Amino acid sequence: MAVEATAMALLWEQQTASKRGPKPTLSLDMIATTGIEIADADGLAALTMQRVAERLGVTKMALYRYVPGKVELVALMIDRGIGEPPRLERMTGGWRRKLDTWARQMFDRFAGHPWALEATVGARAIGPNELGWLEEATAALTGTPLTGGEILDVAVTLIGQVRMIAQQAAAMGTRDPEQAMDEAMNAVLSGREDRFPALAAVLADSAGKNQALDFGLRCILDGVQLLIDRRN
Amino acid sequence: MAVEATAMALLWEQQTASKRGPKPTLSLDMIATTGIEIADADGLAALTMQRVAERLGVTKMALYRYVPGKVELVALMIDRGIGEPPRLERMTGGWRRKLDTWARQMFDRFAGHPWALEATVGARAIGPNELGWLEEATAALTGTPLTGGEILDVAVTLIGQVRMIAQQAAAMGTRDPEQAMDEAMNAVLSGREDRFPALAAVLADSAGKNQALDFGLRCILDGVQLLIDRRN
DNA sequence: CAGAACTGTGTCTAGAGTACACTGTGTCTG
DNA sequence: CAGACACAGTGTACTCTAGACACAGTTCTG
Repeated sequence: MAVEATAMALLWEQQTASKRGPKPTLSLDMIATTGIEIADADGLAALTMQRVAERLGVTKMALYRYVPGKVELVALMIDRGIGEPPRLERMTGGWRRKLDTWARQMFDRFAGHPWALEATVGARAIGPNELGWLEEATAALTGTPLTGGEILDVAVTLIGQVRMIAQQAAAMGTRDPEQAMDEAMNAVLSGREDRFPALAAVLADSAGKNQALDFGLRCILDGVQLLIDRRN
Repeated sequence: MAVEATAMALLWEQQTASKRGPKPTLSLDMIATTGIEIADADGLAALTMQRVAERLGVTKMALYRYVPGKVELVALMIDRGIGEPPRLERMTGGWRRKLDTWARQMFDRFAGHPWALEATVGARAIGPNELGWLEEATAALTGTPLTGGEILDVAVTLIGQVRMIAQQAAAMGTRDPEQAMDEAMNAVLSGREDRFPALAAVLADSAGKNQALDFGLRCILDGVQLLIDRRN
């Protein structure tokens, strides 16, 4: 919890401008943005304090005046990278349409910042934007006969689906991820069809179309709808 | 793809015993098992070649005779850690019961080896056990009116749900993960209820019971069932 | 005994983070 | 109002950890 505490402070607390001393040449925003640029371009492994500093025209030690360490920098990058949630209350349509939009927008964010997937496993600090996303989803489901716990569970399930598909897409390079996935599995399977017969048959039948996100969302939302309808 | 290729060879190809030279003191299995023990106990960050070697009573360079590098070691650990899939064909009941069991068993594996979640984001090599899990799921759905692509999508969606809940559980320490999650969110929210009103209300109403896995699985499988019933 | 296969020692490199000196800037005091 | 001073920002030099390579030494079998 120790590291998360410092990250929480950075994410949530307003930065107070210091009075005395030289003017800062950098800002948290500049540093986070630069970090995001690097991670977008070359992945999280390529994100080093050195490289962030270089791009900003300073030495890495300058960064430690703004950010306690790399973990906190990444936490900042995540919250800024995911960005503000969509404003669903302005949307027409019921909870289903809203959640569908919500999930697809989240997918787009993850697709734009694939490193955010790696960076968001395990214990970590939650930022305001991230909590904002959750707020939007819960707001969309408020008023339905679902309990509070169930509302959260729906949101979590949707996040799971979005993350999973985004992960596959990221692993397979950007274009035609499912096609690539099929090909990769076919490559492994060739010569071993007897060991994985059902999988081989299914792959032969697979169209390789990019429908996984749609399909999963539909299943989940159908399931939620069924529950809501039953309660009404 | 370069690293994955060497990992694939290690995962799939039979190791040929060498004739000449001293007897190897170690084996791939011993090394992978030791790695799993360390990661289980202290997390993936604590997994160093040094530490694996120490526990085996050798220097780290000895390991490089068996494993090309750390990436490949982790790939081995994943496949061994996830282990063999459950044998669903022996089960009574239809596809739904089978998939439910499949998902819950997968959850148990991830719960036992939380580091496997971190280690399975991004491009990586797929091992025989992992493919075996996919085989079981597809076999369970073969015979339903779903297309090949849809069958794979169902499996992927389930994996997403399992991973998501396992991730939350891992992040929150083992016992009562959802309770802990609620508490953590409440802590962040306190004093900011005006900014996240729906979330605050929902949290106040949340029972904190560990039902997220059940709930999500039910939604997903309900959705799949709806689709199957419609086609019949 | 020759050659191949294991293992250990020493070394290199990258990257996170610390210690500390130096420099600039506002505030406080005589 | 001028100078001292405290404090903030930045840079240089260093430590520490960890993965990986080179190569010497050792062991075993054909």
